[in-house]
Amino acid sequence: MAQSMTQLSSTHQALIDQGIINAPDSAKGRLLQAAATLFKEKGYERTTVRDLGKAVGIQSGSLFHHYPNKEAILRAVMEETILLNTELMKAAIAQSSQPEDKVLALIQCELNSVLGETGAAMTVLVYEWRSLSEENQQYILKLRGIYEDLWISTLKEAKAAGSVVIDPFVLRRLLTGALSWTVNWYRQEGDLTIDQLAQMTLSLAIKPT
Amino acid sequence: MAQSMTQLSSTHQALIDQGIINAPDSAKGRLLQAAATLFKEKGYERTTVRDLGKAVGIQSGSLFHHYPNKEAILRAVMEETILLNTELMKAAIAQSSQPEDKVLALIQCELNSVLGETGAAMTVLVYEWRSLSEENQQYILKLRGIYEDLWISTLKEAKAAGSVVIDPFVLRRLLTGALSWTVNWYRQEGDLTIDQLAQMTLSLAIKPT
DNA sequence: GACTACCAAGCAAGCGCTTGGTTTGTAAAG
DNA sequence: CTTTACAAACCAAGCGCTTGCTTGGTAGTC
Repeated sequence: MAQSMTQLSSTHQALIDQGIINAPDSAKGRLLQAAATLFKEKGYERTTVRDLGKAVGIQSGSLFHHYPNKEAILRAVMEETILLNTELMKAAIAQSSQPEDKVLALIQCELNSVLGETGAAMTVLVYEWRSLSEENQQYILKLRGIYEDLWISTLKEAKAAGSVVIDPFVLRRLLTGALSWTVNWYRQEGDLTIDQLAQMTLSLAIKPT
Repeated sequence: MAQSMTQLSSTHQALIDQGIINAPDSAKGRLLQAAATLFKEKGYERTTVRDLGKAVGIQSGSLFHHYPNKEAILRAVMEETILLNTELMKAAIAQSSQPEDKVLALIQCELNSVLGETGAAMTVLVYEWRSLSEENQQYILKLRGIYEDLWISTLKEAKAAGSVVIDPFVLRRLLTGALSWTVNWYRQEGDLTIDQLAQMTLSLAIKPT
């Protein structure tokens, strides 16, 4: 049960141990990782079950031993990434006390989610909405609500402290777009680091007190 | 040849008269409008040619009398909206002299594009990328380049004037995400007007001189 | 000997698109 | 004013292919 390849954060490992998300080196975990990558690159609809099977080295029919249908795979990708990133975000806020530091932590955390290892799954979460049934949309929306509440309450604190001037809900929505869109242009190889980008974004979001 | 339903802007009418884009009340124009709406709501892949046919009241096979294949319809939707909005943007900048006013004009213009009548097509332009062939991606990218140059040169002016502090390219990309994302949450019926939203966005993008 | 994980084969449905033929609009010819 | 000509716009039918998913069976593990 020990991890072999890459070191996972303690938050990530805890969720695996609780059986909430699949370990990345398990059969299901590898499937979800491959699915996230394919769904991001080609989109959910353009990705066939045969593509998915080939990516993990099994027949397409064998997928249905793990998940009842293709949509359940999409849902699992979204579910796991939102659960993980909600926990990561809680941990990030907890380390800061000043509202402005918390906002920076949120921005850094979301950028790392979108541009890092969970990036493919986060992109799928944001852009592959409509491919879920009404039921599953509702379910994922509920999970996202917890995540968004962390943002909103932190931005409200920052507004109370005077460093945010516009409505926190509008600010959050503008930031959601700005940050999730980075996946379409940001390149790790370039000169701009994720931390620099986070700082620049922070400079737009708040005014120094 | 006169317009009947809604009054078009002179910029829009000019492009129609030049034969660059189709009139909204022509057969092709109505098809493209319906296609934009369906592509936005269901995504390109989930929209079938039978859906498209039904939306304009013809048989699915008859679509191929107007366009050689389904992808050509997607391309036409994107092409027309980027051409139109590039012209609208040129007109918007021309009316301002101060860099800050120009930036506001750009933000207003893009918000109106995304949230107004051409909103469906603009959303498709932004989110349905991957469904185009390499060739067509290249073609649309070229048209987008002209549009983006208007933004970049204006933001550079604003930076030279001291009202923009971060790199114009990064700022534009953050704004691209923030503004295009509005389609996922902004509602005309609410209390927030588009102009108010534009002002709020401007307050993030520039610092008052 | 039950259980998990898989394969090989294929089915029913839906897809984009083609085909051959019919209607409709337009405009010159009688 | 009618007739003829012709192209553009459309229909009805369906073809070939891909899709998500099912089925019946097999290899390895506890």
